[in-house]
Amino acid sequence: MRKGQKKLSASLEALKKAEAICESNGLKLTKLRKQVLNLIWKKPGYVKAYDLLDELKKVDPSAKPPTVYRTLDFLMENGLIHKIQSVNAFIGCPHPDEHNECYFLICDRCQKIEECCSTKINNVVSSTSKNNNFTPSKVTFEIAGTCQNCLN
Amino acid sequence: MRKGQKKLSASLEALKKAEAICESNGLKLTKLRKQVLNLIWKKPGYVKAYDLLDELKKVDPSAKPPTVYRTLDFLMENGLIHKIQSVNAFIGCPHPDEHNECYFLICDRCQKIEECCSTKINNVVSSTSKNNNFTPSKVTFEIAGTCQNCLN
DNA sequence: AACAATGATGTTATATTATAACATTTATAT
DNA sequence: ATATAAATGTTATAATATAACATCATTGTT
Repeated sequence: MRKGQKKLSASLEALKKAEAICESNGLKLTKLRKQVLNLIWKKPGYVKAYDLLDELKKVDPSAKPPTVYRTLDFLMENGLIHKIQSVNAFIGCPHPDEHNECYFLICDRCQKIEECCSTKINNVVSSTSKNNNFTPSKVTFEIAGTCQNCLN
Repeated sequence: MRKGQKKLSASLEALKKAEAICESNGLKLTKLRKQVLNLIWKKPGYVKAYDLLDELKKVDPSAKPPTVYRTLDFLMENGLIHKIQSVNAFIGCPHPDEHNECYFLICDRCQKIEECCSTKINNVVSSTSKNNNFTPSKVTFEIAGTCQNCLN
């Protein structure tokens, strides 16, 4: 498989899932939202909001920060993308149809992110929360470092 | 014990530890750095950089953003405070003398943060990293929600 | 003491990230 | 067709953070 191919199909896959999810939830995946979702998937690594804005401006010069942030909000609310807090950036979610507690391996060098799911986190979260009488609502778990590929 | 007392002693405790750490590492805990560390500990919950700047300006009107951010950098580098990525804010570290992988329970309502340490996280981080041939360098684990006190 | 070197702080300017508030357009349901 | 709600457009500004260079303070060396 050539470079980029996997990405391409992942992107198409993501769009299909997004359409299915919106369809079944009565949400509108508008042209703008599709464009933004595609732009996010097109980039190999994570994407910054203002880079997205620059890309968007190429096809719609009237795009402005709220255009992007509102669209990102929609995509996040519906689980189609994730915000990575430690770098203020966004990535597409490869499995928006499954709601897992996920975490992220973020490569400092190539900006690529691996999304991982593990019940272990759920366990840590729920046991700690119980111990502290804490009611959790949002988990942020991000591991920055260097990926295999960049080490070589 | 009256309200505030626990906090007060925690703050003094933190300062003592900071002094000891700097002493033994040949670092200078300058007046400015002490002031900032104290301001961080004085507040019950997490502190935003620009709120800190406002406080600082009360005693030193010439304080500016770099004043604060540089000082925060110093305190972070030396493990005396933590940055909480999901809210862009800072808290004092209660055990700067022990280097544990920690995580945080962040109350959305009162802004108080509980710092927790658990080897389970280390396990998740290292096993996942191994599985993905990933070399981790920085872990961000933050759980937002509501604390016991605010639920009542 | 004079000096160089380093580290800390001061200062100006600007970059980056994000949202509030209100106007207009588009889609949907009755 | 028309009222309603949702989406997008637009202007302005808030909030977070850093670059770059100047000055001052501390320390160690001659």
